Amino acid sequence: MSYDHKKIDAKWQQRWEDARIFKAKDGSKKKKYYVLVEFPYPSGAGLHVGHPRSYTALDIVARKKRMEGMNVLFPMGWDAFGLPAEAYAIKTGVHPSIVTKQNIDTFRRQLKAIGFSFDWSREVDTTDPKYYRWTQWMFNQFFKAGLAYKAKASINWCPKDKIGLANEEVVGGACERCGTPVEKRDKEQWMIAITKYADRLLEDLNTVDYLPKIKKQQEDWIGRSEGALIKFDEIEVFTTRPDTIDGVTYVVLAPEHPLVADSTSSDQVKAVQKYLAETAKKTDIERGDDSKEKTGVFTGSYVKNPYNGEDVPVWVADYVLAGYGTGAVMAVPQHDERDHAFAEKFGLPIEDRPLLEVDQAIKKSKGQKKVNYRLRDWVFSRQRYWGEPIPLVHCEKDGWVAVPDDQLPVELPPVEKYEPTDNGESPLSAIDSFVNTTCPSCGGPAKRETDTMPNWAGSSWYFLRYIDPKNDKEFASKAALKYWTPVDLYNGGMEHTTLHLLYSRFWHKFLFDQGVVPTSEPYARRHSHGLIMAEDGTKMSKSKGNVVNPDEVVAEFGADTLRTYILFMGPFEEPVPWSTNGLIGVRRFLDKVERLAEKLGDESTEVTKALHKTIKKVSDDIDGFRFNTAVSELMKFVNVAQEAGSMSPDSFAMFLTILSPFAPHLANELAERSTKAPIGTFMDLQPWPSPDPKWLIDDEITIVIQVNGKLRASLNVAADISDAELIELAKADENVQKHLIGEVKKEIVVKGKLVNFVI
RNA sequence: GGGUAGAUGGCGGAAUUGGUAUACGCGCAUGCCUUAGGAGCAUGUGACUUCGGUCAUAAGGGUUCGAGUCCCUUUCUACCCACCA
Repeated sequence: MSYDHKKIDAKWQQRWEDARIFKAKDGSKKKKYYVLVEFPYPSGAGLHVGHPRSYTALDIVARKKRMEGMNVLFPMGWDAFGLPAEAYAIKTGVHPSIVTKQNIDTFRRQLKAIGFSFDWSREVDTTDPKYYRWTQWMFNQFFKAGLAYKAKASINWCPKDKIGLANEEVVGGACERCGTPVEKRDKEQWMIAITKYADRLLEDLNTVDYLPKIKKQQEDWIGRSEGALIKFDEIEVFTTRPDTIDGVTYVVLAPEHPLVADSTSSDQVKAVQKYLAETAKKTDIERGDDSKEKTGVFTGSYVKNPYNGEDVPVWVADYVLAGYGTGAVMAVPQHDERDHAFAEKFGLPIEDRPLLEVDQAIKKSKGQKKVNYRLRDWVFSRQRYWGEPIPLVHCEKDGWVAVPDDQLPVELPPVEKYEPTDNGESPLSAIDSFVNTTCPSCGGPAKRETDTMPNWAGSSWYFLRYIDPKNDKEFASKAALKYWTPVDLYNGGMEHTTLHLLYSRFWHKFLFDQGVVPTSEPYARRHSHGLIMAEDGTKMSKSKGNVVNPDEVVAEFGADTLRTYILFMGPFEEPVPWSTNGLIGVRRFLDKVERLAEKLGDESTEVTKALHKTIKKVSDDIDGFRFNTAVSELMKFVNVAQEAGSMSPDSFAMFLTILSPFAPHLANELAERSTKAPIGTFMDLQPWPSPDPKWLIDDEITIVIQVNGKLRASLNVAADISDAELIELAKADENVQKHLIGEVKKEIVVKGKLVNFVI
């Protein structure tokens, strides 16, 4: 290991900061480019080696775009509300804001040590009252528009965290955070009507450039299906297969369906009640377990099939979901596997009726066409302390009233205990001075809402605040929004596709409808990165003690080695195992570059050609997110230059320019040291080079000669050789001749590539 | 159970339109050098081989002059969704 990375890293990080070269300019005439990475939750564990994967990749894009002459906004901030800080507060009594501040300081120091070109002057923190003032303001816009409503909802309740969860936060029937099986519980919750935007969230995917798998996942999550609503007497069902209605042999209600009691005949009351009690005890995991046998109970009543007038029995079964469609289905055992399994178990008839024509079946059944979505409304309440207070007041006379704009933010009051109360209410409910207030509308006594927002709230719009972070009149000025939105490139984890990414698209569309943002989509292009695994291929986790700390890597090998290795290790979108040996290999490469700087002088055509090819490939690869092959291309060039013995100072300067986004500290240092090379103060202020086309053309090329598709020779020939000449040359080759036994049936020539003789 | 993406040397991976499979890096081997280092340099490194070649991209089949790449069947892995009517 030769170069002194500690000295060089610190020197250039200081210079960048002093010269403020990464500051995005407001009101610039230049074309803008907004590069965004998902801002981290500043956990107590510090930065994980997985964080820099996303940041490094987009740092490279940001640096390249700057060098291409664009006004780049590449900001960073903190998504700092959340359970871990609160859990720590419960344990230690230390206010979450204190821990959060310490964690943010650690994260900032760690990120700076890796040399990212963030514009630190625009840092935002979702827990800062100056920030969440606007989160609350936006919530009030939802409320005033009638999209935020309070509803008694059967919610997912985590008995360990004592917190209600959105459907989206339940993973496999268990709490996403702690893995505890989720129970059902009825609770008054603030909901936001994201389902009203389902169609637009779906359709507008056509207007954005997301990775196909991201689009697909959002489409499936929104889950549009076309079908019909049909009434079997008073029971309305949703079906996607109205053409099968002639084969209906029974109707099923979800256990939570409001008509269950009315449909139950007196002799079946006991059986039905017993069944309802059993299902209420089941967790979602048990109910959702496909391998278990279906259960259900007959209500004792019958309804009429509106198509053919037949009486069919009404059953209650938990394989029907209360939250989807109408919570009731018409069962067609002949055409549906689940219905078939249920019918077989309970001895219900499986009729054999022909399929109908869809429109006629709906018409004759007096049904109506209906589009249904899988997406549910967003449960927005949390009974927690460390979140934005929902800025509403309840007045006995006027009902729910929004806190006026000039009284925002509603700040979190100090509390003594951070635990949710035993009845599941937020700890804020125990603070009388917070709860008791006056009604903004009538001035009479009123009580504040004590629920707080989920941490998806602050992250739904943070990219707008970066645009104008110090504004205290608006969340961002109209002019600044017009210039900077939409985000041109956004990268984040696949796990946020149906959470944060969907929420923030919805949130943004709502703001667009309110006329306060200029675009209907927040992000023009979205990419995602794969997880970095431990060396043994398992997930890195604190409990296994296999987490790689970027601080240690930077201290031992330097920031440039970490950055370059993280991109070299594998395709950006795929999960890759960490390898310390791979890291050492990258460090060797950077050391080679340093040695190259000492051997500037004459240059062979071979080196010039290689350089221009490298410029082309590296440029294309960065644009296409193929960072791993970009690094290998840089390595190949260094091998060529090293073998040649020397290269010209001009060429070396060009090479350093394209190396600089990957290894900015070393590239800047070597540029400064090689005084012969014509480079100014900062690499980032240099123009990105374009390859000279004349060096990209080869005048001699290698042609592969095959006989019956098998490689027999390879010839170096002039690039402009004619087919006839080439065939003649090929046939003259000794080894080819040996295999050309018998009649040549066909001669295939692929220009610039190969000749194949078929015999 | 469904969807999506995959399966290439000892390892991470490359192969842009169907056209030299294994680039680049790691590891390993031999040698050189040496202010003995996680150094540097050189050479080699898919398997088998009678040294002519032959066989190799999860397994099997197909299309083609030619298949890692396209098609079919099967197996396995990862992620996401999981009774969505």
